[in-house]
Order: sequence, then C-alpha cells, then structure tokens
Amino acid sequence: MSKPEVSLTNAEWAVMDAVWELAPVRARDVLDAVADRTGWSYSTVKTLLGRLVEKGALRESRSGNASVYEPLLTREQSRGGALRELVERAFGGALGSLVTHLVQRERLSKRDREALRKLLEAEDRAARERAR
Amino acid sequence: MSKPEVSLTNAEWAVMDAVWELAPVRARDVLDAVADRTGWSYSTVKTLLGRLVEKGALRESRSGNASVYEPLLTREQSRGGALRELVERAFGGALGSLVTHLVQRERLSKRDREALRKLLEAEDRAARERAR
DNA sequence: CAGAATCTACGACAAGTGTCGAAGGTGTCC
DNA sequence: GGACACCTTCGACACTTGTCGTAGATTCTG
Repeated sequence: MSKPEVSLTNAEWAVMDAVWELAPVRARDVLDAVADRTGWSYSTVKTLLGRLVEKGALRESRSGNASVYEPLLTREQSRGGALRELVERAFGGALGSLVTHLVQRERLSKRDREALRKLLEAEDRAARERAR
Repeated sequence: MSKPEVSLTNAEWAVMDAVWELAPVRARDVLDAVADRTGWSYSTVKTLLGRLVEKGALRESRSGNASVYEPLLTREQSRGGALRELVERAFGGALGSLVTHLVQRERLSKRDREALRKLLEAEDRAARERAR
C-alpha cells in the first residue's frame, strides 16, 4: 500500500498553505488568505482546489451549496515529498549531498549552526530512545 | 548585473548532469550517457540541449559540423538555485525550517549526524577564519 | 417574491515540458 | 562519385501549469 506520492506545483503550494492553516475551509476563505500575495481571481482558486482534490491532496465535502476542503496530507508529508524530489533531481538522490551543500554553500549563520547542533543532540537522544 | 536565475526542469537536470561530467561534450555523448536511464531519442536530447542554450545554462560552439556544449553554470550554483526554490515554495522561505525538517523528519542516520557535526565544526572554523 | 450576492461547473488559452520524426546538410570510405 | 553514417534544423503533439470568464444553480434579504 504505497502512497500515491502527490506532488504539488508552485501555485498549489500557496493554496495548500492556506488550507493547512484554515481547514476546514471554503474556496472564498482560501481566496481571502491568498489574494494579497497572488492577486488571483476566485476562479483561479477554485480551479486549483479542484485539481488538488483530483490528485488526492484535498478532501471536498458539501456544506449546503458550498464546498468545504480539508487536507489529506500534512504539511510535513508534503515537505518531505518535495524534499525527496529535489534530492532526486538535483543531488543525485543522495540526501547527504544536500546536507553537505547546505552547510558548506548556503552559509548557515552562526545561530543556525548552533540551532542545528541542538537539533542533532536532540535527535541523538531520540535515536537512542528509539533503539531501546 | 544580476544573474538571470536559470531554473532547470527535470529532464534538463539529467542533461546537465551529463554535461557537467563530460564537458566539452557533443549531443551524441550526452545521449550515450543518458540513454540507459531515460531511453530518450537523439532528437529529445538535442531539443533539451537547445533549450538549455536558450535559457543560458549552456554555451554551444561548433566543431566542424557538430555542436559542442559546455556549462555556463556550475552544478553547485544550480543546486543552490533549486534549493532556494524549494525553500521558497515549501518551507515558507525559511532555510531554518528546511534544516529542522531535515534533522527531525528525515531521520538522518547516526553516521549522517556525525558527518554533519564535522561539517559544522569545519564551518565554524571557516567562519572564524573569514571573520579575520 | 424579485434582485443581489454567491457558488459551482465548464471550458478556454497561452506557456512550459517531455518526446519525437522527417527532411536535408556534411563527412568518410571504398 | 556514391553509399552510409551522423548532424542539425524544424515542426509537431499531448500534457501540465497558471489564470480566467461565463453561465446557470442556490441562497440571502428587503
């Protein structure tokens, strides 16, 4: 039972962001949330929502005459998918290459590096915990 | 003089990978390098190469009757671009969110975590060096 | 109830992507 | 010089993505 591996486009990410934040949500609300940044029309949002339902990223239900949408994927799942796609395409499938690139080329700030170290500590502990 | 910010598609990454590895390279060589994995025809490769030249990712020169291609971007530059696109779309523009996601959700192996720590050390030193 | 305000459903369209095939040069080898 | 191999250029086509507009159904409101 493999997950269908839903991949989101640029515009779809904007919509999903709104849905994740406001679900259960109506098209109108998504538009309101997104209009400033995108300038989209109601139609555009509706089309995107429709496509997202089709590809299994959203669930659509009816509340009277209007549709209400809810996510079928979590933001983290989607991020993971997008990340894996990137690693596949641009980093030869090696997550390690991405990590290396991150630290060496993207010039993490001192604070970022500190935070990262903290995360690593925590993850070490978590891993040890899991191992028990 | 800002760089044109070239963005590569899926298929184009495959071609660029071959070019980076073999440049200066002819279409035929790219095809040979990529055929197994993709099953593409010569035409397909040629089309992709043409599009890459158009968008400024490759330089094309003539050697007799045939074209020879060379990259105008390094792999690292392109990776950086792709990474930034991802962060923009899926991580709300916050590189830190990506890093957090990486460590917490992608379950880096113990070895990955070690390597990462090493990189951080090195980066700390480099930063200190740069600061002088 | 009539009109206004909303919704949804369809369809459309221009770009961008992934993939080729066919036609016509150019070199190469006997 | 002719046959063969290999190149390039052009054009095509289906699908995806980004964006709407319009028409018809539904609901709210004075």
